[in-house]
Amino acid sequence: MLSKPTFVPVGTQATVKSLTPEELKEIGVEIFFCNTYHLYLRPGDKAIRKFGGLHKFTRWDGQLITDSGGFQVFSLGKDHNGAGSLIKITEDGVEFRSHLDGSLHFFTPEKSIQIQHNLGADNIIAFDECTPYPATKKYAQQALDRTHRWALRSLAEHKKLNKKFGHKLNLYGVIQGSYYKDLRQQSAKFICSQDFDGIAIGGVSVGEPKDKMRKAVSWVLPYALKTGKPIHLLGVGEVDDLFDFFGQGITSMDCTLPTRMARGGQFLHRTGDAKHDMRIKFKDQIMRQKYKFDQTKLDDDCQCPTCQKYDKAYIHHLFKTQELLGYKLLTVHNVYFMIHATQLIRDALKNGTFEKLKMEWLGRL
RNA sequence: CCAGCGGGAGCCGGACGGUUAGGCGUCAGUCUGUAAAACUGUGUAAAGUUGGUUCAACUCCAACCCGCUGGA
Repeated sequence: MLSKPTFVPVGTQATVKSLTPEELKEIGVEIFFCNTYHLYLRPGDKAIRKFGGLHKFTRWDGQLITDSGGFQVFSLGKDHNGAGSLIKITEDGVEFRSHLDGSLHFFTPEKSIQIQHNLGADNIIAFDECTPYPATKKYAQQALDRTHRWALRSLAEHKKLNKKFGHKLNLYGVIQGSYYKDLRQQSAKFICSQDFDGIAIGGVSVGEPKDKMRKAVSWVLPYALKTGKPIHLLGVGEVDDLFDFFGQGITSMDCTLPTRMARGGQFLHRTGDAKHDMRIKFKDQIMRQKYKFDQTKLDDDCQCPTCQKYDKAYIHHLFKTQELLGYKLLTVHNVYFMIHATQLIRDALKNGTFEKLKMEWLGRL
């Protein structure tokens, strides 16, 4: 079981880009997120099974969670630069066209669960459709009903495989329902009434305004909390989200942002303007000219391995010259920043000082 | 001294008698279950100088200036 709350960095292709498992450990990562669709394509779930599962393959002895491919129903479904949709949804499942070579693949709930059991993460996710935003109510309802049917099929397949392989994987059911209160509640009731090991909230952070996202989570949270099961918020993880959602009892959330931002030269911090101006969202760009001669740390108070040794001027130079070390140093820093903030929240929740902490960081409750 | 080639925004640079070249860089912005070390936006260059031809020249002509290469 995960400590509560936990931030989950994303390592789609069985690696948190640019970091070794040792480095993940060093900065306090307990678990990271891998992707079923990507690993199914390369190297193949059967290959990973042959290697003894994801843990042995990656040499990561912490926990892992895999996504079901449900998010790709969303992301591959979008027109990417007019490239056209790469998926087709039917009642039975989703036809994917590989983004690598265009080859056709068909995912059913059963297939997704089989792949995930082959990959062998500790936690797996039911096959769902991450509904695009905005969606008409009619479509949202249809997608939701289908996702519920898929949830039951995922659950049945999961139980079968847990028994067959002697696995003890945890399966998360996913709440959808787009931005309609009744649909969200309907979904929450349904998913929470089933025999899942954990509850996941999906279909958020898909382009909607943030206040809507908070509202949608608040609609379903009471149902999820009542189950006493772990609650994972899928695909959410800006700094303020940590406070907004962990504060309400969410167990874990995953997000690509800290690692992806790092590769674009953006680093998380809480110094200077960040303390007073929420518009900058705790982030800044290391490639700015003003950092060329800046020999200070990325963040005044940061204790991460990067900030222990390196200053902005050096990292600025690494990014300007596109040196690989730059990506690693900022990724270490950003992931640490999220883990550390989560740790502060953990302690504050325990000590009853959460509101004070949140006020300090966000300037609001 | 002669010959050839070249002279365009920070850099590179295609085309062309009249339309926004383009790339890189710069600067700004974006990213929330990773098709992402990505993406978007960002400059009214008056094109070596001076004339000429033309309705119209960066594009044609002349002279001059500068650079590179070769030759005497």
